[in-house]
Amino acid sequence: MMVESASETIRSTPSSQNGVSSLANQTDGGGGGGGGGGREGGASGETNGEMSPVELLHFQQQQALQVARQFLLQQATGLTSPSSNENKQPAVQVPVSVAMMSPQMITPQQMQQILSPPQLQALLQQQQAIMLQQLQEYYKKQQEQLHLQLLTQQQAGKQQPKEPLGNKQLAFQQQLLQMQQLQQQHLLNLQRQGLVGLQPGQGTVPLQTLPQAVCPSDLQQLWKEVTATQPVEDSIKQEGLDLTTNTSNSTSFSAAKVSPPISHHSLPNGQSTMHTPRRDSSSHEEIPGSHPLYGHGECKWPGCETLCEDLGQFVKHLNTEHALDDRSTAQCRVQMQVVQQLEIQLAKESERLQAMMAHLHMRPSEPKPFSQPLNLVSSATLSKSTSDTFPDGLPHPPTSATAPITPLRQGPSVISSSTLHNMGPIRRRNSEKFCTPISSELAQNHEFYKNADVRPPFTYASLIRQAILETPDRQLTLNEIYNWFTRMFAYFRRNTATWKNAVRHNLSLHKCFVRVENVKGAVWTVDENEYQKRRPPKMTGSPTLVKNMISGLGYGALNASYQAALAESNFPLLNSPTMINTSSTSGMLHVGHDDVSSTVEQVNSNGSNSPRLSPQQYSHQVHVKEEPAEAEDDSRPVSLMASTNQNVTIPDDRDLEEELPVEDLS
DNA sequence: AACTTGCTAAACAATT
DNA sequence: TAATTGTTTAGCAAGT
Repeated sequence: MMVESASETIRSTPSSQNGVSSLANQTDGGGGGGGGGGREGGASGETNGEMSPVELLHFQQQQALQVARQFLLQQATGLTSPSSNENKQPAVQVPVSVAMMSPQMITPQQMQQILSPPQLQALLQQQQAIMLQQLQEYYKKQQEQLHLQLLTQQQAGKQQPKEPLGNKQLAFQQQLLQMQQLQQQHLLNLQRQGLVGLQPGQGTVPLQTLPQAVCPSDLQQLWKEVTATQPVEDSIKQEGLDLTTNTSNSTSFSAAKVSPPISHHSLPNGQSTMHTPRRDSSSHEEIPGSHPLYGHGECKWPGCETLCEDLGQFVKHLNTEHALDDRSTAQCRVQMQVVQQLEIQLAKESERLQAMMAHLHMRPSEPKPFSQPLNLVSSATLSKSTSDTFPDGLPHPPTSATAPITPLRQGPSVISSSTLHNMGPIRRRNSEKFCTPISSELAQNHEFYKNADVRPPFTYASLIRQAILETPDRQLTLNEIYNWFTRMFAYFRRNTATWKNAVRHNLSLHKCFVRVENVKGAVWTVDENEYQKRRPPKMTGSPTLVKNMISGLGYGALNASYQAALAESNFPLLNSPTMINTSSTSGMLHVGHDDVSSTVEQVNSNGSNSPRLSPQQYSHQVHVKEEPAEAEDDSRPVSLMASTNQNVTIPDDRDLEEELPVEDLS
């Protein structure tokens, strides 16, 4: 100890650099390496959307015609049109004779003569709404079909070798994705045309009046046409890849429309480009000299980070490197998924929050339809399941200064609890402390961590353990652990030297990781006892503990009995395997009973039936290093969690009940 | 203030 | 020989 030579402080060596490349080799496999530039088809992509002015005109005429037909039909059937809410002029009394004519007989010219431009306009909108509705239905059906197919494939393929099945699934999923994209694109287009406010259900025209059967090819055509009607500059500028921003409008999360702007712009690298909440419906290029994918002098395309001196250079870069090709499209899809995931997550969490608050008779600070990151919870003590998954939580980079998206005027500054785990060396202990079952957290946010460059709020030790426990035989080689990290977390696809070192360090350092010589080298296993042992550092009386926990979670305002009630009320939930997402609460519980070390044995005895999340205990891996296996007889009763892991088992609430001052509730 | 925990960096040995 | 794997020491930050 105290070796002076070591006093030489750490300087940030560029060591991390070399690691990156090596990792890239491992993960990327090099398969896609060369393919990227293949067709470099920026131009070809645009030709798709191109439409000569003549065609455009023609299309518009057709549309107007259709609309007018519709209108006539309505007139004939006595329906009123809501969208043209004020037909001051009794809306051109259409001669009944005309109305009765078979619509097909009316030429566009006639139609234009019959109807005034405003009427045409209104009708057009109405018609579009109808189209939208139909399209949605069609898409929905298609999606269902695909899902069905996928499902049957999965079922059928259960016994089959993985490969072919995987391919098929992939194909289906691709199909599905394409479908979704198409849908989103279309929705967006319609919205751009001023239909934003028009909800599908609003079309008054009975569907029956429209040709019911819309075949896919028609749709394709329709879609093309509709696309063509949008401002040309728009369609070109967007390079047909505007998927990222409209994800929020996707039907899979239709509720998102209600939600406050989540501002997806900053998603890619998290460099917080979110200045102020902005509207998605408007075009990106609000600021002439900026681009949502460009900031801080670098390209914000996911995984790119290419430095560009100015916007011009960036645009050039964008057009060359991120043109419309397979790769970009794939990345886009990934990004879409990230966004979707986040939105879904947000919705879930918000809902849960509301329910919780309702249950606790706490009034939400504001009756907001969708919460912003709730601020009940001071960022410091927040158990991450709420904080982390509350993305504002988009990978916010260190620049914590950038305000969280929402102004949120009341309450403690949210100051982006999310930024917490995002910044450099964060102390993740908080989250660790609450022992969020990492497995549940991961299960919940798997996609998120996988795609978003966010540092996972877990310690290396817990991650390593998770990696090991996830495998069937509960053992991994070092390299496999590496691979797990990179596979599961986008964050660990960078700075490999650093975190790999940390992984090795942790493996060596913690007694809970046991190295076992195997036929094909050494593998690492987890000694669950040891792992659990190291957790409860020195907790004191449980009641106070729980109290602290609760207050730490931001419920400090609650009085003791309330707290007890809260704690208790969690148990039933926790026992339900479906409550995966109660990470924070279960965390509380876990710690709570961690310190109740007296009743351990019971837990031990039946701990084997831990819920799905908890890989069973591994007592048999007891090839302890050279460590004297004193663990057993240690005065400390092998920590309650001994055999299960943190996931709750019935005895727990018994324990807690004993310890908690639960007197006055009920 | 002392202690603990976790992260990062780094040196070094052993193994592949 | 180089790369990987494993061990150890050290300093720092944050939490207890």
